[in-house]
Amino acid sequence: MKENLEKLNRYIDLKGLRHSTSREQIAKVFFKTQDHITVEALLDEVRKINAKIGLATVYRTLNLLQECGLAMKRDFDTGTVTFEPYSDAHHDHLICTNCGEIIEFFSDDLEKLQDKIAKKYGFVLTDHKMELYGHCKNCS
Amino acid sequence: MKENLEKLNRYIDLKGLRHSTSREQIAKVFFKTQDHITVEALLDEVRKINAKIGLATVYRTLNLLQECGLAMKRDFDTGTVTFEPYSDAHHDHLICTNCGEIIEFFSDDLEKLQDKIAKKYGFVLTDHKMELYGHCKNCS
DNA sequence: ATAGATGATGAGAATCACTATCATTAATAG
DNA sequence: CTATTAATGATAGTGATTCTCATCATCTAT
Ligand SMILES: [Mn+2]
Ligand SMILES: [Mn+2]
Ligand SMILES: [Zn+2]
Ligand SMILES: [Zn+2]
Repeated sequence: MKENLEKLNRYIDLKGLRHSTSREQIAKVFFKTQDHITVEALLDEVRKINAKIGLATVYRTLNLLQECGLAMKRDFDTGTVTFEPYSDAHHDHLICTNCGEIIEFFSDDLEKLQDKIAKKYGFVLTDHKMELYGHCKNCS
Repeated sequence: MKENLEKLNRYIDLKGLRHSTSREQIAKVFFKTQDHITVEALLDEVRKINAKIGLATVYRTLNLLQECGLAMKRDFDTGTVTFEPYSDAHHDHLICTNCGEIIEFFSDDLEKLQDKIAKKYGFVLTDHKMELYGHCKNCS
């Protein structure tokens, strides 16, 4: 959270951007959020702090945060995309197509296997997306 | 190709739908396409056969094809979604973020590992999405 | 601290992909 | 062949995101 803000500010300096209050308010609220949040939901949260903030600025800030690796866009085929704070701790997702539950996981074996596959085809990996869809314990 | 059309016709009968020419023309062109095609590109192709076909019908047909497992929607973060014919032979993708090349692959190890992960969290899998982003042989 | 330059903002228009509507056309059952 | 009604194509509508632009706020250099 504190580190996230610092990283953002470093990026802002690096790019010669300005330190605006709206942007910082949005970023702070976003970093505090727990799981995957929609843009509308984030706007609602932010407006509890500052009612004047506009939707466009939320989008602009999320795009900036993505650029510097502090936000990750997620599209789980639920009809609405979400964002989550991202601090270089990669993880993948299990998604219940019945109740919508989302479980985050990390598998070292999976990461290794990916590298192996990439190598086979001469690829150098920069990122990946792994989404497992099915029914959770409750729903099956 | 022939099997695909037959499967589609069986599905149409099953659902009590009608056998329309537009739909069949669209499906035929789609099944003939090689790689991942955009909706606009598919419409262009289809109109070479039948200039009167509308965009909505292409969407309707693609949705129907998805329903019966004959088409798969793909969103590789390139800005435009694509579709590909799909005949129960699952595969995943390597995507070059530089030149856009897409390599399809299938890994038995990967499928097994997914089941293992799912089991760990009590999930029963129905589907999954694995996209590896990076730079291809040429671009790196 | 002040003033000037310009980046950032918020409101709303514009765009893009996709879906809904609806009058017309065409497939099917009798 | 006719009646029924699903399917079509044109287009309006929708939702998400970006763009435009006048105004505001931040930063830099006095
Ligand atoms: Mn997550
Ligand atoms: Mn493919
Ligand atoms: Zn569930
Ligand atoms: Zn490449």
